[in-house]
Amino acid sequence: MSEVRTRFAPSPTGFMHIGNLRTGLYAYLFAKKNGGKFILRIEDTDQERKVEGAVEMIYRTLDKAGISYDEGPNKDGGYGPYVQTERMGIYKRYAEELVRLGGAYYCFCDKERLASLKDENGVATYDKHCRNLSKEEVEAKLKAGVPYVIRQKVPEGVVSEYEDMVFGKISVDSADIEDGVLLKSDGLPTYNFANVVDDHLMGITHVIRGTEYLSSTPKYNLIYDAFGWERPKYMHLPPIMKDAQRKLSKRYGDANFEDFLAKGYLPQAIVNYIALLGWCPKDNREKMTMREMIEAFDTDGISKSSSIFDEQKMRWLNGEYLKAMTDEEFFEVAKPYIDGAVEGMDVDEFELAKLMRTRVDVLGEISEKLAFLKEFGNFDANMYVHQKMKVDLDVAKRAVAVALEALRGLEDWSEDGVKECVKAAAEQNGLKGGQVMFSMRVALTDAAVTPGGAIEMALALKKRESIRRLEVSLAKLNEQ
RNA sequence: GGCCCUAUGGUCAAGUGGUUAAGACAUCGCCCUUUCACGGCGGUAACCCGAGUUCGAACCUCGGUAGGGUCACCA
Repeated sequence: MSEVRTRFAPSPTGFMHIGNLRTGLYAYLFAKKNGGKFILRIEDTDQERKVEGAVEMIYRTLDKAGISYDEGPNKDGGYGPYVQTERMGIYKRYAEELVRLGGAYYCFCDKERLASLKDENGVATYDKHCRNLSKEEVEAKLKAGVPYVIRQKVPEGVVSEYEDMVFGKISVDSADIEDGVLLKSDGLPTYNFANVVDDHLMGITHVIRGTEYLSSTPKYNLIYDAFGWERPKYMHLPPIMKDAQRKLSKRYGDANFEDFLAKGYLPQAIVNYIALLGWCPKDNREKMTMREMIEAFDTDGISKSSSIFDEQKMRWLNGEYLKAMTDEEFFEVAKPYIDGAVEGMDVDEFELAKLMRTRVDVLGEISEKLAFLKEFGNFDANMYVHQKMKVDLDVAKRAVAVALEALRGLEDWSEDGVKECVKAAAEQNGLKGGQVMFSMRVALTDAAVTPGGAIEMALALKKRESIRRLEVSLAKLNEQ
């Protein structure tokens, strides 16, 4: 058994949406699971659709996603070049070779003739007009410089079949397979021919790609056969959908990796989520590291039907990653977002990070969750009235006064320090701890809902600002 | 239209002839609690339809239906 070699062959025509990324991920997981090599090949033959910077984006995405390739454009493994435009010379040679082997033929039909072949559905099927041209006729036309293409000579009366690793047996009658163009009149290969040649030359053992190739694979297998090459194994992957009818689309920038990063998703959470879209490990685990995914990856856990991308579930998973972090780890990734939210304020950012960790699913939510910090000043007496907390205006006045009084002289502005201080003061004044805590929290923030309670708010705001706010709120309360 | 493929709750999914048809997200309720979250407990909710095979079918077969893919000198 030779070494497993898989490849990911994206074209640099825009964003990388998670469907593309997932295809690459599975090819990577499969290769690593089997101790093989994962190869990156850039398919940039479509110069028309080429997008500036897209190649760099592919490298960046793979890197952030934690998918590292063993061979690729800047990592030669002896099978290069790995950029298709740098391989242009070879395809014509192979096409001509295939003509010699009887698996292809020259075709001189012009566009007009081809267009006339359309049926009532507007679908044109080539009528094999040039398939049986004599050697002399071909020579003559070639010599006369008549433009030509090279077409695949699909054998007649056979059934081409193969065993797909996820879909099982796929078979197509050769009568349903057209003699497709392999080499265009400009001498360049069609995408699929280039693919076959490249995959063979690069020693790809397992071709992993989307289902759009499921039914045309028998046709390409016929090319391998005609060359006398060994056919690779195939793993076709069902599409990821935007909704029940539509696939995720690159053109509309759907669900693209970098957008999610910008929203504050962790790359490993995105990768983890997309691995689960269409694949389920034997033990049904959901949160997994790359290493665990490699370990658990197996072909029969891959589903045959398409799945709809659900950002809500990805958010949840991302939240799980966030919650699993230590406060220090979280602070590191959250810092930029917190900085933006508290600009110009003297607050304890680490304390705020601690509060945010269990309260956001994606980092981008931080600024809205922290917006209340700057909104102090919207005093509303109604916020102090809370039946369940047994707090009304009178209780609130006393509670805030008691808290303020006690906190003024407090040296130890720590969680324990503030807590003990407030609790003791409450007790001494015949108030329940909850009554003081609740009133104090509102007095500190002027907000009905805050991420965290009185103690957390006091720590985040630090002593000076806390005292100031309590004074302001108490004064307003006493005006009521 | 021809050919290929698919079909379990709203979503992701387990399930491979005998199950009270898992689990997760979402949703709803309760508990915990200094508001909010976190956490804990519980609820609602599914085998596309019709025939067959079988003692027995979500699972096997056939036929419908619905959806997707593909039929380019695009990639």
